[in-house]
Amino acid sequence: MKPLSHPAVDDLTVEGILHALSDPVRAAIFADIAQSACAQNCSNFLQVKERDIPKSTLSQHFRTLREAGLIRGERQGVEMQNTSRCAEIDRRFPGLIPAIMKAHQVQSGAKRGAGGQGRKRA
Amino acid sequence: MKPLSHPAVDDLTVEGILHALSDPVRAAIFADIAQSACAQNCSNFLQVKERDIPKSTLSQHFRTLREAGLIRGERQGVEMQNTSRCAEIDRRFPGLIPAIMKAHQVQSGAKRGAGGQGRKRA
DNA sequence: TCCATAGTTCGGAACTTTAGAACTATTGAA
DNA sequence: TTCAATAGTTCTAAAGTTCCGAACTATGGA
Repeated sequence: MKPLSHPAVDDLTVEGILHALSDPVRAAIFADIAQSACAQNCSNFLQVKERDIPKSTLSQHFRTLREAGLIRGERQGVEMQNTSRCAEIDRRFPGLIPAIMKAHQVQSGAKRGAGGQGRKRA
Repeated sequence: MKPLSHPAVDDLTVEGILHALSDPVRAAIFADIAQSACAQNCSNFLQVKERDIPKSTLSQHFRTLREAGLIRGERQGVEMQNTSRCAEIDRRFPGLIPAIMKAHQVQSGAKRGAGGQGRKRA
């Protein structure tokens, strides 16, 4: 099989990272991978944020995240295990990923009203 | 004349901000506006980073930055004065803009050799 | 071997971006 | 007031990107 190339940390670009995280589906996927202790496979995300994402689209999103250097994907048997590259990125662009993740949290927190855990209404 | 609408700070989205800054031309324009004490007009950017940008394209880039809430544009006579909305944004998404600007500096600093001080000359 | 599962690639439709041409708004001079 | 110049916007078509169903590839198990 093809061994799934990942860019070196010195080749990462801010544009690539921002572009990858400027899509809400990718941002949600990345947040989930970054926050979970163990690796995540793609199929765990077929319903991201109450939407059904076709798997060809998901595959493209994972590719975008990989090519931006945000995640590392490794095949384990029939599935792909994805882990975040936060620590590496943070060495090159200190504080960038945490600031973006925190902003996404502020935004989703603000949307569902302080205190309550209401459903998002588009 | 049309008074050029700007989104309220509470309506800004992280996606919009990241998308706006994921284009190198817009990132350069925004960095220049954010770093300069006085307002900047569009024509100052007809050559951004050694490239000649057609003015219709520039106008679209300014519109994207305005609609993402990153800059405020106000007509002063025949030209448009642009100022950054960093302070406002920082109240809603603390640290986001500084982290992105710093990452852009790391990237351009790394590109031109470790000694430099990040800002492109010329 | 064949089948099921997980993910990728292909290709066309839908959407976005780019940039030249035409346009609008403002200023200043005649 | 009219004309010309300057600054920026809007129009529109071509180029580029993204989305998603269908077909495909890779792995593991019966």
